[in-house]
Amino acid sequence: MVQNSIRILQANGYKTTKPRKVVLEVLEETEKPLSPYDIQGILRVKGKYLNHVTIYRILNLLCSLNLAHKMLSNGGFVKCSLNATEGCHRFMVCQHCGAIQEFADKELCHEENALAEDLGFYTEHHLSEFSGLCSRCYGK
Amino acid sequence: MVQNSIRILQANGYKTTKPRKVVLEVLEETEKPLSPYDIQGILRVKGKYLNHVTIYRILNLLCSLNLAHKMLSNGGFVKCSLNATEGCHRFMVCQHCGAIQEFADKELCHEENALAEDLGFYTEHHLSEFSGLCSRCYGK
DNA sequence: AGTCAATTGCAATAATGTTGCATTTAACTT
DNA sequence: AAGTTAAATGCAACATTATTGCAATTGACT
Repeated sequence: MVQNSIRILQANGYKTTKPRKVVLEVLEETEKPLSPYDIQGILRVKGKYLNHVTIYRILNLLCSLNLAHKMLSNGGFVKCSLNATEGCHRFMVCQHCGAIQEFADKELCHEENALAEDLGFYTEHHLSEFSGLCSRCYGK
Repeated sequence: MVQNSIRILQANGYKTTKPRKVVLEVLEETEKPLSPYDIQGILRVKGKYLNHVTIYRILNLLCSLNLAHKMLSNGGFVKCSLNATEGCHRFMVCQHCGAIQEFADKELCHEENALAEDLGFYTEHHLSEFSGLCSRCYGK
C-alpha cells in the first residue's frame, strides 16, 4: 500500500510530496521493474510531468528506506511489498510476463547464513532473484 | 584458472586473442567486481591498452559463456570460479575489503525451488548475493 | 497567511554503454 | 613459412543513463 510507504517516509522526517506519491503509485500499479525513464513515460501518459532528476532522487530515497528495491537482473525498480526482514530481499521474476513477486522465508535465511559461515563468511544482507515462470504463464 | 576459460572459449569456436587473455588475467588477479573502465585502468597501469568497446564486448562474451558474472549490487564484473551448475550463481561480497567469493550448494537450490513452487512459481535460474564480512575482515 | 527548510526543476555535465566501419589478427590452408 | 579469410579489435560518433549546483517552488510548521 502506498499509504504505508507514506507513513514510513513521514516517520523518517521526509515530506509527503506529490512527486513522491505518484512515483509510489506507479510502482504499486505496475508491479514490474521500472527504470526512472519508464516511470517518467508512464506519468507523462497520465498527463503528469516529473523531471528525471526528481525521479532518480525519489527512487534512491525509497531504496534507502527499503520501500523500493533495484532489481539486479535488469536495473529496474520495484516497490517492496514486504518489510524486508533482516535485510533480506528475495524476488521472483517471471521471464514471460515480467511480473515480480517478493517473498520471505526466515528458515531459508538461516540456512544461507550457516552455509556462508562454513566458508568463514559472516552474512549481513541477503539478496536473491529467481527467474522462471509465474503461475499464470507456466504452461503457455 | 585463465587457462580453463581459454579452453572453453576455443571449444565454443572463439579465438584466443591477447585482449581476451589479459581481461581474464585481470579478473582473476583482482578477485573484485570490476567495471569495464576499471579494467581499462588496471591494464593502462600495466602498460597495456584496450579500447573500452573491446572490453565491453569481451565481458559480454564471457558472461554469455558463464565465465564471468555481472554483479548485481554494483554492476561490476567478476570471473566465475565455478562452473555455474544449473544456472545458479551465488556470491558473497565482503563489505570491508570488497572481495568476492563464489559458492554453490545444490541442496540450497532445491529448497529454494520448493519454496518458490509453493507460491506457484517455476524457477529456472537463481541469483544470490550475500553481503557481509569475509574471514580476513571479520573482527577488524 | 507567513516563515523556512526541504524538495523539485532546470541546465549542464559526467559516466556508462552501443553502433558502423576500417584495420588488424588468429587460425587455417597449401 | 607465406597466403587467405573470417573473426576480432580500434576508432569515432552517438545514445543512454546518472549526477551536480543552484534557483524556484512547496509542504509542514507557527
